Amino acid sequence: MYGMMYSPEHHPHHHPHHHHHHHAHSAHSAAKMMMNSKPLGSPSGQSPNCFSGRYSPTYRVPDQMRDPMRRCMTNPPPELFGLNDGSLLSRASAADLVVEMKHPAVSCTTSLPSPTSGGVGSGGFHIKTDMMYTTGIPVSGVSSGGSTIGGGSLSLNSRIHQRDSTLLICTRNSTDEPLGSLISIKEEDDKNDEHYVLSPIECNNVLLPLESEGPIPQMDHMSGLEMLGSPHSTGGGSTGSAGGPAIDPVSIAMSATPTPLPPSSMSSSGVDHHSQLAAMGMYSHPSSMMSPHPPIGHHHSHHHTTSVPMQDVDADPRELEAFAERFKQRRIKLGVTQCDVGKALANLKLPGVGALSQSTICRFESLTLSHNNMIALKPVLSAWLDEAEAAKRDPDGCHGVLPPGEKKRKRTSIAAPEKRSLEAYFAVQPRPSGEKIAAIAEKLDLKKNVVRVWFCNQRQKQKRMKFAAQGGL
DNA sequence: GGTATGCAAATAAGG
DNA sequence: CCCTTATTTGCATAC
Repeated sequence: MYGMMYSPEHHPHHHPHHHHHHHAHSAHSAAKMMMNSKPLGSPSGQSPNCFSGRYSPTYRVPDQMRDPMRRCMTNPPPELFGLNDGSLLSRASAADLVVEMKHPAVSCTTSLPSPTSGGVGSGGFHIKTDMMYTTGIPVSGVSSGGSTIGGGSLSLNSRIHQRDSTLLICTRNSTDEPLGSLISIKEEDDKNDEHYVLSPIECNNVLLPLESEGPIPQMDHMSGLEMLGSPHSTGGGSTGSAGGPAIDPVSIAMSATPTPLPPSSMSSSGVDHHSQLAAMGMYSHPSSMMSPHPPIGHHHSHHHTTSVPMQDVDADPRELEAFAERFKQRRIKLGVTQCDVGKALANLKLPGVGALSQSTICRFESLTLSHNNMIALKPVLSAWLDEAEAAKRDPDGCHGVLPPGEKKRKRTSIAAPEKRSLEAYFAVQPRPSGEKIAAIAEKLDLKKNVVRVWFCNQRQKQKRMKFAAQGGL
């Protein structure tokens, strides 16, 4: 699974130049994409391992993938628990804590204790296949029998209230965030929805996304260090995004053109399209990337009668592919960067739609997202594009007036030392109680929810690894 | 300085 | 509320 994304450029055969991109270690993509299977979407589930098809330029075979199993998993976490490294230290601390909590420290051992998982999930781990968009081939078949699914979830919608806090531990990120964001805000733990604070909008027609959001005084309390984030303010300036034009498409808010359907639709959409096209993987014209290929004829309307409720057109892989390409071209023509687009999405104020990172926009353009995800994002990006072009053409309109909407999801970066400690704790006790988690959180100066989620994710990772190990060989 | 990616947080959903 | 499974999406960083 993983693989498939296709990238625009890869040339089928020869690489003209040797780019051997990555250096060695990048493990490569197996990552996320791999596993997803999509519940409904057409994306097929092809299970077959890799596909033969296109790889991204960077393609390399990951080692991981070789196993059948693995492919399903997300990435193989390379280092497991890094026991090695600091483990001694960490261990020590872990031990302390453990003691405190209850058990005498055990020997931690290096290997992961097998989870006692027993109970839990052991059921199964289904692996599903994944599907990223991949050009090719989405097949309908498999749906995953898995669990959930159903809803598909598009996160787009759902995220409406959810946001919680997060703090940035050490990050310094630079690129995307405007700065205001750094903060984390939020009070305590979990849940609550606080919305992130939004910056006051400044100008209306401003072109840029919220760039300079001011520092919002809001952060309630962060305990301590939470924000070390870097301010890096960009100078407030407008950052110019693109060079220039005065108008900027970015930041447009929605005025008219409600094109979009709220994500709601997505949910359903996943289901149907099993498209016929699915099977064709052929269209990837690597070479033709640039040319907007005409919509390849098909347009099969939606008459699928019974099934297929809505827009299956959108679900059509070819349509998506064409849209992504068109989107990219027009974005460039507008002189807007991926980062700008992501930030500007919040200004659209579509319900449930907040800003997105440059990464996501990039992936959308390169079709490196799951099919369902592509479908979910398409209307949003389409709405932005319409607005942006409308604004460009008619600067006077009331574009851009609205205040920015939701903020994008923030991701905490756990620093290496903290990570090592967590790994050490995990080795001792993979499933700590709420209290233990709280204790660990306090000790590491992380939010409890962050720690809890870390353990959950670690368990998932461990399970994958285990599975891979076993299956793989 | 924009873009592509690895890795993994955060979320969605059903228990 | 927390867990698990599946998936989305962002930080960081390599091109």
